Amino acid sequence: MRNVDKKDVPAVTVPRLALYLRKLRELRARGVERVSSKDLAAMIELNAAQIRKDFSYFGEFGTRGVGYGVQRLIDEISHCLGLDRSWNVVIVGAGLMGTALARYRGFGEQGFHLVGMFDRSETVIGASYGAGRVRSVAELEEFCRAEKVDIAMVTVPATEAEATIQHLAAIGVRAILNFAPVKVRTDVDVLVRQVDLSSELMSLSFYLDREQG
Amino acid sequence: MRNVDKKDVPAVTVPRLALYLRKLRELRARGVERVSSKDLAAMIELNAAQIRKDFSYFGEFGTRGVGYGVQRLIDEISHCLGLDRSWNVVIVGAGLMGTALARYRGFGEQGFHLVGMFDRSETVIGASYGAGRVRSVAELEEFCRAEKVDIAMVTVPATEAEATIQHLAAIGVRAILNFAPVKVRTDVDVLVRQVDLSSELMSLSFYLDREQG
DNA sequence: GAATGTGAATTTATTCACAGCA
DNA sequence: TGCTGTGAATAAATTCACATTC
Repeated sequence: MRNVDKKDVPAVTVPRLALYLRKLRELRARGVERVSSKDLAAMIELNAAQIRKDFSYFGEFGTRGVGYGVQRLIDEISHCLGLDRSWNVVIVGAGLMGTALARYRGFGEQGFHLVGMFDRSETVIGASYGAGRVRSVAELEEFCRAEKVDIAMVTVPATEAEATIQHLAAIGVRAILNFAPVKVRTDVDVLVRQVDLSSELMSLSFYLDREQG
Repeated sequence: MRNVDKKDVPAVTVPRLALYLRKLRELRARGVERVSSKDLAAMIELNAAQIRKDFSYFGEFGTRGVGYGVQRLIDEISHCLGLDRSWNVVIVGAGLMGTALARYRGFGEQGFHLVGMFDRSETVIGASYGAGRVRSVAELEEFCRAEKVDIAMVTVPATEAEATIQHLAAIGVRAILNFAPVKVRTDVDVLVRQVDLSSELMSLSFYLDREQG
């Protein structure tokens, strides 16, 4: 193990780890106990050396001549991704997208716990979203400190996204998943990842247009 | 203009074009008529040469010593992305995510027209989603041919995603935006882009974990 | 003088190919 | 023998730096 600190892990490796993890869990569910980089590579249409190299940034997880233990690999990758703890998540913006996310069960299973939901509008504050009630954004600061919120999913309208993210950053929320189609600059150091559906559609449009001439 | 056919445009350039387009529309809305690659680069925190090189795969859109006309650039990039036409889109899966997407106005403005929405479940078929009614997936094939559907957004449960995407591909839908957390292999040649929220959260987790040690 | 467009240089990512070990 | 782990080779993407044009 040379590279145990994550300093020089290529940016492209990180989302791939999530991909490997998903496929490995699928294999485990099917009762598979052992897998080679070659097999895994075939399943997700990738180069086998790529997979081995990605692992090599973190340690040696396999056995030469044999392959990888599925459960072992799941544990190792989970650890690499910081998933052997749970993270507290809030949703800011209780519109359609926000409530859709709130009701999705999948995140909790991965260790992302939805602890609160916030909105600016009086008409939705107090409404139930399954396991809780929508709170006023005025309560955000106190709530985030008290509940040790790690991640915010921002599903407010585009016009409010910048101010919302600045606010969250100032409050001390260190990571944001932003669904508004705006790239936000922040003075404070905060991780922002963008979920940009228009941009995805445009990429499809580009390749469709190329195909059709 | 050397590279008018899109054959050798780097994959990473395409989503950046969408990003430029958004910022340029924002500038236009503010009444800005001219912009330099340096200014644009500062706004989106990118290298200016990167922007110029991205454009250079398609042609020469600027004026030396002067810069770029905002409207001209919007038109050129729209053309590059295949956005000077409209695309017909369906949503398959009328759950929370599907209906949230259906009600979002933003796509229509970009030339992506929602023409239909489908589900397997009898309990939601016939329900209204704003501009139409949910149809049975049994009608998919006929509908897609009649309405010349270009793109499907797939928001069915993970367990049904693979079969749904195979079906859409067989029917002749050439591009899919998949919200289910499964990477799908298809025999037929179809463009699939993945919107993977768990994976995004895991990436945030990775970097958060690194910060906190 | 100012900013584009682009070869060349650099950096980053992927793939090859093989030594090392079960 | 079979598959990992990894330096070396290759490919891709980014950035530099400057000739070119307004």
